Amino acid sequence: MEKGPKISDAEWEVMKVVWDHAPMTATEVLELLPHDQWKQKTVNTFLARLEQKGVIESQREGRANVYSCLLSEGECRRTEGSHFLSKVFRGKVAPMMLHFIENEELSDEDLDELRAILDRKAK
Amino acid sequence: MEKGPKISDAEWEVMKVVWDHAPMTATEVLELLPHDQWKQKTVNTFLARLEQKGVIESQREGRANVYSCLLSEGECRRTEGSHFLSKVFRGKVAPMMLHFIENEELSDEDLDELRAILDRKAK
DNA sequence: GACTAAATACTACAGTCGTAGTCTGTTTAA
DNA sequence: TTAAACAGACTACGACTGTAGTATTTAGTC
Repeated sequence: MEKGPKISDAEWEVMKVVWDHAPMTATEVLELLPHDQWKQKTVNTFLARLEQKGVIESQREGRANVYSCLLSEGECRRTEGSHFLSKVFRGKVAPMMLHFIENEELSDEDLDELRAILDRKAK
Repeated sequence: MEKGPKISDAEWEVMKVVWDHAPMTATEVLELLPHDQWKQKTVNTFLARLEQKGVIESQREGRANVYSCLLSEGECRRTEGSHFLSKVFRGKVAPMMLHFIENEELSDEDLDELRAILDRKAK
């Protein structure tokens, strides 16, 4: 089980854009983030740090760096998810699931979908 | 919806002990943590920070501080859980649940329990 | 009361995070 | 060809984290 790198809160926001649209430049990343909240230099810093961490890589194309993913969103979710599970719910899955069912808004469709998944799983 | 304070990874480890055994002293907290991994001074620092953050409070008793909780584990789980959900799963509950069902070990009893909860919820 | 042992209070310090600014080199417009 | 613009590289800096060390206060002990 290869431990992935730690991705901070703000880095996750940047990565969501990159995962959805890579390969892309730093300028394009900024355009797809909430405009009044991010500055170009800040985005650049995060992209550089994410490259250091091995989450993305860059290739020079003309005057700009073009970034691509090295780790998928799913891989990062696995790392982050199991960390969260052990930290906040002491590694116990069922209580965690119960917590979310009780505390977050779940539509009837969500509930149906989950039941279907559980049924398939139980078989 | 009052946003709770940020509790760091190591602080969560300390809080698990406090939630399970408070009211208690710093010395008692150390005794209930993995011995070779924690130093008394480190534990003291975290307790002080947690008090600053308003997660616990202390009363002097003799020469020791006795700590009690101000925020419950459940309250902190709610804060941390919704933060995690929006950060890692873009606020979408069903995909998150699916992720854990697919990626974490769930016993047959866990599955049964979850199904029962969903049924009650769906009513 | 003076000293010791225990516990707290205060201080430290390097690494990460959020948030950019400055310096440099390259592309393009005049 | 010269200067303006833009993109990247390097630097900054205070807050938060993990991990303690040092200084000080306090409770018993002789």
